[in-house]
Amino acid sequence: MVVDHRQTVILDAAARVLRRRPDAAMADIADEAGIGRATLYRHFPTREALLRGVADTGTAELADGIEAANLDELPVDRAIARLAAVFLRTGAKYAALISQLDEYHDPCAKQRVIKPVRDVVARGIHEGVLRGDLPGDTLFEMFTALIERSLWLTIGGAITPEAAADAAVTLFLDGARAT
Amino acid sequence: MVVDHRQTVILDAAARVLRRRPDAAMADIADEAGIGRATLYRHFPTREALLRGVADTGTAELADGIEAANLDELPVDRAIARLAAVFLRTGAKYAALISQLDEYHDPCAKQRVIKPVRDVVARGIHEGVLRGDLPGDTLFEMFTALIERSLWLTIGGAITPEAAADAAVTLFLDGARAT
Amino acid sequence: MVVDHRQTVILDAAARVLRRRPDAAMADIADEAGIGRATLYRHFPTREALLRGVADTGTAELADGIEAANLDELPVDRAIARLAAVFLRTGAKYAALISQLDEYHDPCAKQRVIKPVRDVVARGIHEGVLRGDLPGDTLFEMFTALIERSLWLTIGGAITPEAAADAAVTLFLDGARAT
Amino acid sequence: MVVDHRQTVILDAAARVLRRRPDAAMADIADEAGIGRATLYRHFPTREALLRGVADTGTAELADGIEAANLDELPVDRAIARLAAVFLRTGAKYAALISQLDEYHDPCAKQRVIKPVRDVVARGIHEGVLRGDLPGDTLFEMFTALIERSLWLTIGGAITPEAAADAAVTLFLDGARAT
DNA sequence: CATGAATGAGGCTTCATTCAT
DNA sequence: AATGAATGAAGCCTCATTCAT
Repeated sequence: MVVDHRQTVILDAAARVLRRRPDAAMADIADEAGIGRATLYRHFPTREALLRGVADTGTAELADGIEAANLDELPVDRAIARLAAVFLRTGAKYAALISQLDEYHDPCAKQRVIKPVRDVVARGIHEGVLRGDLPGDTLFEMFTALIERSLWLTIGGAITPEAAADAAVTLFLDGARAT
Repeated sequence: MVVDHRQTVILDAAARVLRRRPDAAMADIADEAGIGRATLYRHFPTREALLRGVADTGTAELADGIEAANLDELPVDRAIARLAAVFLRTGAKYAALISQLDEYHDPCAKQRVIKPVRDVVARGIHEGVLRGDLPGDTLFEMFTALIERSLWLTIGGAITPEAAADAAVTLFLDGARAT
Repeated sequence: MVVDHRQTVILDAAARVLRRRPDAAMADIADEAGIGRATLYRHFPTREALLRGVADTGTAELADGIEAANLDELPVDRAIARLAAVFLRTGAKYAALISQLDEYHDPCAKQRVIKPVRDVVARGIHEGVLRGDLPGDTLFEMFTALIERSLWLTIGGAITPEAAADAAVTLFLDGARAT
Repeated sequence: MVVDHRQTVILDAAARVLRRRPDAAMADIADEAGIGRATLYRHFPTREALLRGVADTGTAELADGIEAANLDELPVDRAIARLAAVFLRTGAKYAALISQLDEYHDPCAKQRVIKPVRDVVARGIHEGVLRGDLPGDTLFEMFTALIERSLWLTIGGAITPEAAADAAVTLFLDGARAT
């Protein structure tokens, strides 16, 4: 997907507005972007196209961050911590879309985010670092659930991104039981 | 809140429809309940009233289930397992509302659900069963995040409620790291 | 039109409510009468029937008052004063209907009110007591306009019924110019 | 209040429709204006806004007409005749609103219409031209009652505007009694 | 290319009226 | 006869989308 500068402004505005009100109207987004509704439609001919644009941008940023993390070269536990950091750093901007992931994301782009995570989990199980008595899919889901909640806590101001990432990783790896 | 049989039918229908499409129209809910739109409005004079009704019913069912679990008389780890079971058994019906908890739930009724969970977590920390190096609030959030995700996995048919509850509890207590 | 006691209660309630809000709903009228909506419909099968009932009752009361006034036996100016008094005494209860006179009044019953007034005006012109350079119809309209406004001033509490009647009669007969 | 041409068209259509049926629906007004309902809402975001628009326009036209009449430079009786002429010439268009004056008129704009009339009446009493034995307020009410009725007679086609104005003024100043 | 204006579809709600008990 | 429940028609309003300039 190719985006010029105008589109970037629009997508930023959309992400900002949608984070506050996930059902915001096109007019609100146009206003936030400082343009007219019709102009918005020139760039994104449909509400769905716009949402997909936001989602794809967010996904791409995430994927870039993940790729830059070189997960394969890290031990599993550190890879997981790195993932949490990337999500919390990049994700806030596109938090609105997390709950609508399946509706708007380009499946292909989405894989660029999901696959590395799944791979780390699978590697962890394979190497015996992560427990093998729960399906890899389930571990994946639990990990993302913790990350997503951490994201919202961060956005809500309840906690710093660092503390949130730490909590998610600690809990995911070692659980809440005192040792 | 007093509900007669008709209202129960409506609330069930609403919960069913809203679980599929959280922004379903009043007409859809009326159709699902097998009544006319106007009749729906006889029982719930406002969309908000209906949503509150669904939320309150769900919250009340959850709270009843939690109270019946006698958490205080159980060791912390078994109390947590019991909580997960209650949530997964009762929660599916009202899953739609989880993401809108703060908007429609009666704050008082909500406390009947939240407080016991917080109490168990606090007791766990106090007794040294749960780790003390993460704030109780954060542990609470992580636990509910795991439960909520388990709920959705169950609803989506990816996994049985029992497996989902087990995964959430196992992960919450002991984490994903192989021992 | 035959009305039993129940209907009288309803009609009174309707007149009371409609005076405050001319577009009141059937439900409001039923509430004011202390009965259910369905019962209201048993007595007056249609909103229009009810309004006609109120109108006819008011018209009949007015007509009775006018007939009791024996206008024919009075000189024209005193007959006019008498008319004003009757209108202001009886009219307040049904003020709501004045503006909808033509829509709901039984034409026949209405004549029982209108004709005596027209007759007095006509007699006044014929006897040379009222000016003959304005059409009788117009004089009639101007008189009723003054009476109606007096009625509203009375209802609004701006002025006593006696003062209002006096003003209308004085103005109608002698005008506002100082002599 | 600034109105462009489109809005003028809408306001005219609204005044036309409302004169016939004061409770006309927005759809009727939109149809009369030759536009869609949604377009109507573009210009007047609310029914109340539209009604206020009509009321304000009518009030402003009336006020302009009254100001152009230079009432202060005329003797009281001629000022009154001038007022009647202005009302009957301008008022027909906005007759629908007279009965809803208090609900929708901008109080300030309304004063531009009411005050000059009150002033003429007060001046008349002060100069000894109008009778002093009735309160100025009451004289004002009676005058406007006559004018309003004349307006409706005109609209109904019962009488020409000139005859109606003449009747109202004659009756107001000199009354109906033959001299 | 950008924009203000226009619009049809659809949502929420009310109300006069009917039905079953 | 009386009533609570049910309903269809209609009203107000919003919004994604299109059109003309």
